[in-house]
Amino acid sequence: MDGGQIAAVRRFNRTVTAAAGALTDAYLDEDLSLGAARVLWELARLVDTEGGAPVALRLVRDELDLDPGYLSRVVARLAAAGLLASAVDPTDARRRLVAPTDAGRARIEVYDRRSDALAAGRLAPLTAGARARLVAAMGEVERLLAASSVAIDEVDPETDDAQHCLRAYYAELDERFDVGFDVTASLPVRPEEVRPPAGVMLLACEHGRAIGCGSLKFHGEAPAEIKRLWVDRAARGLGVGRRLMDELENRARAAGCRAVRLDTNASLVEAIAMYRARGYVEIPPFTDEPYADYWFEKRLD
Amino acid sequence: MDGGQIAAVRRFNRTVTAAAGALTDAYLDEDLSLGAARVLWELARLVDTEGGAPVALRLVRDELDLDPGYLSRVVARLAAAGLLASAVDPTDARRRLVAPTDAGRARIEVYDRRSDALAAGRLAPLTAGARARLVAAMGEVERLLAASSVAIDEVDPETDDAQHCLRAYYAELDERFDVGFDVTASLPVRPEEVRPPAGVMLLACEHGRAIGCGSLKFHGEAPAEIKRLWVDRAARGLGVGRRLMDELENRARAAGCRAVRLDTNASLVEAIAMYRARGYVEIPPFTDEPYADYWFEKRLD
DNA sequence: CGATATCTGTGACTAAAGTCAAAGGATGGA
DNA sequence: TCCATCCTTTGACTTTAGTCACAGATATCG
Repeated sequence: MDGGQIAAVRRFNRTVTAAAGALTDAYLDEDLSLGAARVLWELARLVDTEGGAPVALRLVRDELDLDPGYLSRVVARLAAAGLLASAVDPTDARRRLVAPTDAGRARIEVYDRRSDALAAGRLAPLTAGARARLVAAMGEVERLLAASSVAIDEVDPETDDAQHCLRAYYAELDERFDVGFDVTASLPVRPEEVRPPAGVMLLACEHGRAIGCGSLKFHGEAPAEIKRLWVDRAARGLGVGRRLMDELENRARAAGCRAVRLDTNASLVEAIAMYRARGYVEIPPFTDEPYADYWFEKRLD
Repeated sequence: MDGGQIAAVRRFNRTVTAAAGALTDAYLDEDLSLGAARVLWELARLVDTEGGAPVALRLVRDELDLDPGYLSRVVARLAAAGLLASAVDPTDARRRLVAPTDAGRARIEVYDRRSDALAAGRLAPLTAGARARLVAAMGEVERLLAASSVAIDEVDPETDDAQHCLRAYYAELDERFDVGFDVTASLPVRPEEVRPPAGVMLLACEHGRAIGCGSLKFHGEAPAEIKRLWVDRAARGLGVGRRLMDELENRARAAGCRAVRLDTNASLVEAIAMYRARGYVEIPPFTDEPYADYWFEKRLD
């Protein structure tokens, strides 16, 4: 990467933080500090993502990464102002459940209206065309920034995150294949087959959320086999699949494999295009996978 | 503008401030607080823009909008650490001149290297194509954000900013016209002609820097005349010209004019395209302007 | 059951960031 | 020359944000 790009990122950061800094003003409050207002706002967001039920204070602490003593006091202040209600968790009396009250919701409304006004003020001077271009460019920056914060790590195939990805993968196959997809009819991949030393499973995570996976089964000197490659629909087109493939191939190469193989279904057209673009070539069937239509191999020079 | 756009701007602000927040880490310093580090950095920037000579502390205060007491202490701390040198201004003993020392410059180098590393870390996980798209989108956001912070205000034609724009305008004409441009050969526009009540002059400013101008000469009931419309090259394509024209036409309409007129040179193709797009139609010459090739009029319904 | 770990709350701090008022020296205009 | 104004410094605060250690209640594991 060249220095011009680095300079561009830095210039962008400077401009945009200055512009977005004004956003802080939206959270100014007569009787609440900025920190308290932020906790209230984030709490409401957490409660909403959890379906509206009160959330454990512990979750808030983890999410915002705050000191327990500090958070305890902030919560006490919010409760005293009547903006937040808390109660002991009936399933675990050590925990405390918190949720914003109606008054708290009303306060958040105020912040939101002010934030909207600031955003609208940003857009107002622009012509409709420029406005559309700005919003589009912002979306692009956001998507790519999200992509750049995706980390790829080795994981045990029996962890919750890994299982979540596999379930999502099966669900998508079931939806896309004309005949549906039944895991039990497919060739099984047992956890121990994709766990060292027999294999490896990789997870792509964005801010701790698993959004993709891929695994590798070693066959000694013979070509290693790539299995269960999947990327969340919302994260496609950002190179996550490519990065997973890169890393899987690297692992195979490091393990001394001369080639990697995989099988795939004809309806997975984007995946097939990616395999071909990466140098995979079609070979005769090497598995009895009932859902497979194509078999590919790539030599790892 | 629709709510989706506002929501997009807000989402963008949230994402990007979080991402850029990490940038703060670049300014962490063993023996300097964040605020002090920032003052040092901004001071160096100011000194550089002023051509390397020490700048008045007063200027720093205005630029960063700090409390005099606070700044005084920060500067004292920086001076004690040997990062900044200060001296009484020989031309005005109330003022103090400050500049970073070599040690201060070295410290800033450290911040810059860390900032670069953070920016590079942002880009590293992306493929070359995604990287280029990100940098391009960041540039677009920056440009449009800059455009949205352009303010258009009425100004006296004899202020420095107005004169600066006119000089830049003449210089550009001289460069673009085949025969060059000589102000004294052109029809004069005296200040009082574009100052109320005879006329009006508008200035487009971005963060206090003048980047465009335009003026209007009233002729009673007869069509008003638009003169000296100019936008800085770096700010073109952002709708600044369009906004200046909008405002000039509004002023003419408010003054009871039924139409506006202007003359222009054949080499100013973008301007001519804009006039046509805005509904200006060619009319017979109504001035003796030697540099004019086209005369346009627009009816203000 | 007991040991150990977990979650929250309390007390006691600290550093940073900033505000306000007043003072002292310097300047510029009447 | 005098007076109002300007720039900087100093002292005396305040608020915010956060840290650290520990206590008390509760849960979990062996």
